[in-house]
Amino acid sequence: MKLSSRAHYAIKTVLELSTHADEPVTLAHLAQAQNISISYLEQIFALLRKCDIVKSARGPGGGYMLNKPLTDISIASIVKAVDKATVKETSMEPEFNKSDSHTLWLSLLELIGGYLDSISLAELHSIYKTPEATNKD
Amino acid sequence: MKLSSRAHYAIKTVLELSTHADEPVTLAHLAQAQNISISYLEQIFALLRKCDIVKSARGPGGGYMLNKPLTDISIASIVKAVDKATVKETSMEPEFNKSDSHTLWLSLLELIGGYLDSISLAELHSIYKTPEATNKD
DNA sequence: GCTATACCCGAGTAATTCACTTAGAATTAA
DNA sequence: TTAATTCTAAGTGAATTACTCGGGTATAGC
Repeated sequence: MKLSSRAHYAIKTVLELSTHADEPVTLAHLAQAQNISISYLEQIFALLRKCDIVKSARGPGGGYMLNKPLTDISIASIVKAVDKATVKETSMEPEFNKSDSHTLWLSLLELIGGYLDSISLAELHSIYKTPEATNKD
Repeated sequence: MKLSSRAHYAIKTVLELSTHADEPVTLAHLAQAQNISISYLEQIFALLRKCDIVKSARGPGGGYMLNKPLTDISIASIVKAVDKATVKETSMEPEFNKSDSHTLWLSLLELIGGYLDSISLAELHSIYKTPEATNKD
């Protein structure tokens, strides 16, 4: 129950993209900002593009842009996009012979997935901008 | 963003324990019910015991029992208990020096962790018993 | 006390996943 | 054509996962 490094960078770079309106931002720029390699970011953005979260423009002057408003991008969609890379859809449920345990598992995953789906990046962004509001209760 | 096999078995066996009132249930019994090895379950229960989720009785006639009512056991507490085994507390945030990204991450983890903390096993159990109620929206 | 029944514990291992890197091909503005 | 950029596939070392193995320790009943 933890978030991958890929998901981390994905969320942060998409957030960064959102501050650049409609002009393409290069991977070189994003990579420098996050202090990671371009090649690694390339992998991540390939996945984000496949899921229509970002769009790209090739050649000089090109780069990446958001493909939809921040409010339409859920955390779940980003996490799923980048996790899809290595994890199979059905996860690795260990020898499940069905019925009740299957139902149990679906319920739990739906609860969590549904919750993450309800948080848009825009919301996360606002929380992140006002850390005072970050208390529980 | 996925649940480990350990967490899976932990949740299922604790749920099973709850159906046995206050009499100790042996690992042999639980292992057979879940169709996994005793040794593996031993590992899991050692962790659950450390976190006071279950308690044990040694010797013949012994076994494991819940250490508190189901309603007092959150999903998060179980997942944390068994994940603690290999994962460090602070996770593996990759070279984080900035203040803002740290805040961002804390916010997100608190959101998710807080949500999981709010779901008790008893609730999960009832959902699992009535799959009709398991729709989103 | 012996013995069987249970929990307890630490080490080991094969397979998988993670976090990256390397190498190069395809596209396009100038 | 050249340089800037996205794209793609494959490789790698370290860590993690999902287990097993081989013992030890407490305790009930004889």
